[in-house]
Amino acid sequence: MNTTEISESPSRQRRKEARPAELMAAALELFVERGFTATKLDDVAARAGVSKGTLYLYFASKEELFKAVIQQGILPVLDQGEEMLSQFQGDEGLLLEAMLLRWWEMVGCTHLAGITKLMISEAGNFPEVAQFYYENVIVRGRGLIRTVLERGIASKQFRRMDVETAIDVILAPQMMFTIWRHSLGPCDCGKQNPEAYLKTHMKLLLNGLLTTEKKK
Amino acid sequence: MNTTEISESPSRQRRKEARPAELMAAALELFVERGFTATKLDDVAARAGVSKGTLYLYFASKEELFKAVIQQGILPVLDQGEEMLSQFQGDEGLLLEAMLLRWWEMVGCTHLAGITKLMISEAGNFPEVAQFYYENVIVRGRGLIRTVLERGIASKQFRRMDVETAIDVILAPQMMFTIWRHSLGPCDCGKQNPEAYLKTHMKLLLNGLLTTEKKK
DNA sequence: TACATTACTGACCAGTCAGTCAGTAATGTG
DNA sequence: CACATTACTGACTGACTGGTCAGTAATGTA
Repeated sequence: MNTTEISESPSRQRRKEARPAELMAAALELFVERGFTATKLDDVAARAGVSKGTLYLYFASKEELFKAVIQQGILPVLDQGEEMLSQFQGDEGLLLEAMLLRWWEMVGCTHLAGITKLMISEAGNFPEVAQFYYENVIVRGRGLIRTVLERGIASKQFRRMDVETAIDVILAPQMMFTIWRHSLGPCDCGKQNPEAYLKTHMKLLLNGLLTTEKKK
Repeated sequence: MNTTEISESPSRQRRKEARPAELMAAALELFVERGFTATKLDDVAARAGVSKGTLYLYFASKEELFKAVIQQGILPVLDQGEEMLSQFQGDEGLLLEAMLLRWWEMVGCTHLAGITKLMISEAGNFPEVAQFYYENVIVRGRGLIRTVLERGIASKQFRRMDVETAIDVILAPQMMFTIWRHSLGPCDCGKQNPEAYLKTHMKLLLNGLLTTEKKK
C-alpha cells in the first residue's frame, strides 16, 4: 500500500538466504491455524513481509510450499533423537522420560508442533506427502521408542509386553497433547505446566493403574 | 447429466424426511476426507444424489451444514454412555474395558469416527462450534471416564492417582487410533483387529510397563 | 381437466484466489 | 555515469465455487 515507508526497521537489510525460511515459517503458522486450502498466499506473503510475487521466486506452487514446510521442518529433530539414543547408557525408565521431555522441548513447545496437526488434517489431500511423512517421521519416531523398550525388556527393567502396542500407548498422549494445543486447546484454559504433565504421564505409564498385579 | 435414467432404483421414491440425513452423511464423509474449505457443495449434493439447489432447501449455508454435521452426529453417543454407566455395578477394570469397547463399536468403527478428526482440523476456523464440541463432547466424555476411575479408587481396585492426567492417558490412544484411520492410516497397512488392540492397550494401562513397583 | 402445492433442478452471478508478468528499485561493477 | 544483475512488486487474469432463483416435474385434490 504505502510505498513511502521503506526503512521500517534499521535491520531491514537484504538477507536473501533468509527469505525461504521466513516464508516457510509464515506458511506453517497459517497452514496449522486455518488448513491448507483456507490459507491465502497473499496472507502468507504479508506475514513474511513480502509480496505474493516474491513467494513465487522461491516456491513453484502452493503445493510445493506445503511440501517444503513438512519435509524440512521435522527431519532434523529425528536426526538428533537417533544421535541421543546411540550415546545414552543406563536406566531405561529415565531414558524414556528424558526422550519424551527432549521431544517436548524441541517440538511440543515450539512452532514445529503444528506440523503434526497439519499432516493429520491434510493427509487425505496429499497422499504422497503423507507417505513421505509416514516413512520419515512416524516410522523413525516409533523406532526410537522401540529401541528403548527392547533395551528395557532385555535388562529386565520392563516387563515383557506387546512392544508395538506399547509404543502407541506411550506416544498417543504426547501426540494428542501436541495436537490439542493447535485445535481445541483454546477451549480449556487449564492444562498448563507440560513438564509436570509429562512426569505424571510417565509415572502412570510405568506403574499402571492397578494397585496389585493382575494375572490374566 | 443424463436425465433419461429416472428410475435408477425401484426403492427410489420420495422420502422427504431422509434428505437432510443423506446430505449430512455425504457432507461428513467429504469434510473428513478433504477438510471444510476443500469440500465443494456440488460434490456433497452429488454424493447424496441431489442437486446443489436441493441442499439449500435444508441448510442455509455451508457453515450451517458443518454445524449440523458436528452437533447432531455425536450427541446420542454420549447419552448412551451416561445411561450405560449409571446401570453398571461391579469390577471397574471390566467396566473401563467395556466402555472403551462400546465406544469403539458405536464410534470408532463407524463413520462417526471422522467427526473427531474433522473437529480437530477445523477448530481454528469455527471457534463457536469448537466451544460447543468441547463442552458437549469432550467434557462429558471425560466425565464418564472420571466416574469409573473414582469408583475404582474408592473400591481400592485402582491405585491413587492424578485422575485428570489418567483420563488423558486412557483416552489419548483411543482418539489417536480413531484419527489415524482418517489421516495417515492408509500409509501403514498393518494395525488391524482393533478389538485385540484395545485389549492389549487395556492390559498395559492397568499393569504399567515396569516389572516391579517403583517408589518415587 | 384445472389448479395448487411440494420437491427439485441447473444455469447463472458475484466474489475469491492461485498464479503471471511487465515493470521498478537496489546493488554491483567498470 | 552507463550498464548489468538481482530482488522484488502488485495489478491483472482465468478458473473456480458459494449462493440464487426462475423454471420444471411430480403429486395431490376437487
